[in-house]
Amino acid sequence: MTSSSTPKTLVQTLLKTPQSLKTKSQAKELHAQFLKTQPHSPSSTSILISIYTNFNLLHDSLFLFNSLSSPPLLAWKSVTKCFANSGLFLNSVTYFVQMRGLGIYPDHKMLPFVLKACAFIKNLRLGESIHGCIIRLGLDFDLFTGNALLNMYAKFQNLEVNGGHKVFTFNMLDGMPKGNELCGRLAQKKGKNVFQLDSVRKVFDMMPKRDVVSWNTVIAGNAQNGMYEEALTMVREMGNANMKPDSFTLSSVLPIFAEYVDVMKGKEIHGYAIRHRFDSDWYIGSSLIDMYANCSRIEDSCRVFNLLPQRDDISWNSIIAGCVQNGMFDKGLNLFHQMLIAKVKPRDVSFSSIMPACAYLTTLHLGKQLHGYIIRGGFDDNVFVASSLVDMYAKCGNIKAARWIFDQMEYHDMVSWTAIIMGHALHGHAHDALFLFKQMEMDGVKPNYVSFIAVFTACSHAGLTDEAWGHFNCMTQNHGITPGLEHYAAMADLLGRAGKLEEAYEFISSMHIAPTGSIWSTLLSACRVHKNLELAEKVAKKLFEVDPENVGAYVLMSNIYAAAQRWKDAAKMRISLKKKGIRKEPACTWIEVKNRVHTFISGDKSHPLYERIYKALKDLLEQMEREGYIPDTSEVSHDVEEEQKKYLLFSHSERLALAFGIISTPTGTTIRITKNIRVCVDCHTAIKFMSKISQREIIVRDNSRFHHFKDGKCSCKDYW
DNA sequence: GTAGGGTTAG
Repeated sequence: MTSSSTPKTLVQTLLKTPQSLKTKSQAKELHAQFLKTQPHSPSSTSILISIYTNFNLLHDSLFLFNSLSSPPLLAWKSVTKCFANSGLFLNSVTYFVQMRGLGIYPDHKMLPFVLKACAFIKNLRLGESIHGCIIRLGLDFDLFTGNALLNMYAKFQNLEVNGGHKVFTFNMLDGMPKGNELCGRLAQKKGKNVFQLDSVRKVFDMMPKRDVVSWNTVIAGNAQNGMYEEALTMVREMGNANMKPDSFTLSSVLPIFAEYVDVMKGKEIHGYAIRHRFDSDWYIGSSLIDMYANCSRIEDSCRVFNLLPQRDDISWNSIIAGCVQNGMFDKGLNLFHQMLIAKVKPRDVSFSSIMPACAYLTTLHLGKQLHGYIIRGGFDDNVFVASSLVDMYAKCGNIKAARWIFDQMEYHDMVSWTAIIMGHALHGHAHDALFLFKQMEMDGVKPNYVSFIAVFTACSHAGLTDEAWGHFNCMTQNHGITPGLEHYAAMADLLGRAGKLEEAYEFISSMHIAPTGSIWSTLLSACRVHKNLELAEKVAKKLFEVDPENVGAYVLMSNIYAAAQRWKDAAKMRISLKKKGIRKEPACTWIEVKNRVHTFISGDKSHPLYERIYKALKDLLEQMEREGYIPDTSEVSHDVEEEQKKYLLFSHSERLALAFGIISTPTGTTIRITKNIRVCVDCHTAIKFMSKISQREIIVRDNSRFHHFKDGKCSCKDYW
């Protein structure tokens, strides 16, 4: 304020042109001068309030507001807006309701943010009564107010459809709200979403003028509600109305093609975005990454990510989630690390996206590190994060930690229930799993497709065929879930393990969808365990019909023939495998020691400590034999001398990993190892002996479950 | 006044 005029006239000038104030300190200086020079009229005080609220200075504006005995509209409008801009939506609508209670009418500039606040606090009834007020005041023809109404009804529509019971009501006619009443009772009318949809449409149709925001709002509302065709139709109509899709439109459309897994259409949108220079837009960038990732085109996601001129936390999270969902766990972890280096702070979403990588790779040390981060950041009460932690601990062999986290959770959704049920199932705790399933139903949480896979897995590892049938029928009849491949596979596995091979064969043959190679191979491996060569040949025939390239099947058949001493047939299988030029992924086992992963394959001599490992194994073998261990060479699929067979067993990858674990960790430490295929019968016996001799708890994760070995016994009770 | 990413299985 360096003008030559007197402070008093200067203050008066500034109050008339508040937009000339550029900084917060200028606003405060004006306030100081005002106090010295002006009489405190409500209208000039209101102007000062509005100046403060333009800078979002909530406390200063409230201080002035409270000094007024009967604040005029401008004062109400300013603080209401300031509350909304500060995210305090409940305060915002409370002030609005108070103002209305005093008989003061809002203007067209006030209504949009009150409606927005109303959408945020999910108060449908209040929104409707404000709509009534808008109509009475004749403000429904205002473009901005109309757009805000569209947005509000679209948001309510989402709530009704997705949650079913999340919309809060408050009836203004009931009088003034007390305390939290504005966010109070639940509306549970069925079919309300249709009504909301009508409301969006009605407002839209009634609008005398619509701009691109109006179109985008309705399109986004439809898209977020799963009404994809309606959204796409509106995009076309928008063109007919001479309205050009902008970056907002595209970011509603891209997730639709991601959901449809329609990469061609997605690419068309990408092209449009490039031509209109939207491709460097952050929102479009992450939608594109997500779309390509959903269409299994993760390389294209990476390309988009790399070309982004700038990246925000969401672009990082999108690419990380994309990698993890496409099985690129190392790349996902690497990107997570790069994100930290780029000083982008991870958020709840970052953790729930990256955690499955730790779960899959069994990297408990990483999972624990992330868990520490989660606790320090206060993300542990997020249901997504907590569920991913439950899953990670269970998959890394620590079911106790998984259960502890689950029990600590304030509320459980279907996914968290399913994660803990699956956790117990994989650890062979069938009864815990089934009990939890019952509890989940009693809690009123409806099981979905995946929950039933978890239930069948639980039954499978405990041989509970009757329970499984019960749940299978309940799933189809009471829950209306059509059995999918995973359910059939789990049931076939269950029947096969239980030795009900013929029943399994009938079951697979009567499936209402065509059985895949992997379902037949489930039964084939059961035939191997139960040594049923005749059925195995029948199953193999079916299998090769649908999946002639199935590597596992050739190996399985070869092993089945070998076990029956039919070496020629076994060799034939190996030869066909070679002819086809397909190679089986080698069996391997890995173990984490001192935050490093060590991988072993059968007969592996590449480890720097291999001499000590072999010596330890030899010592162990001697003690095992003294305790009564007899090697079971019946499953060695090579036609070699008995001594050679014993050596092959002796150097199986899980034993090497185990011996390495024993020599490189302190006495008494629990050893956790992970195997990419099922642990063999002889190794299972051997590990039981090893757990007793070394006095260690040994937890083995193979490709289908966990085995907890302790004192010479295994948690699977030899049923797996 | 309009917009984006996540957890269970495979």
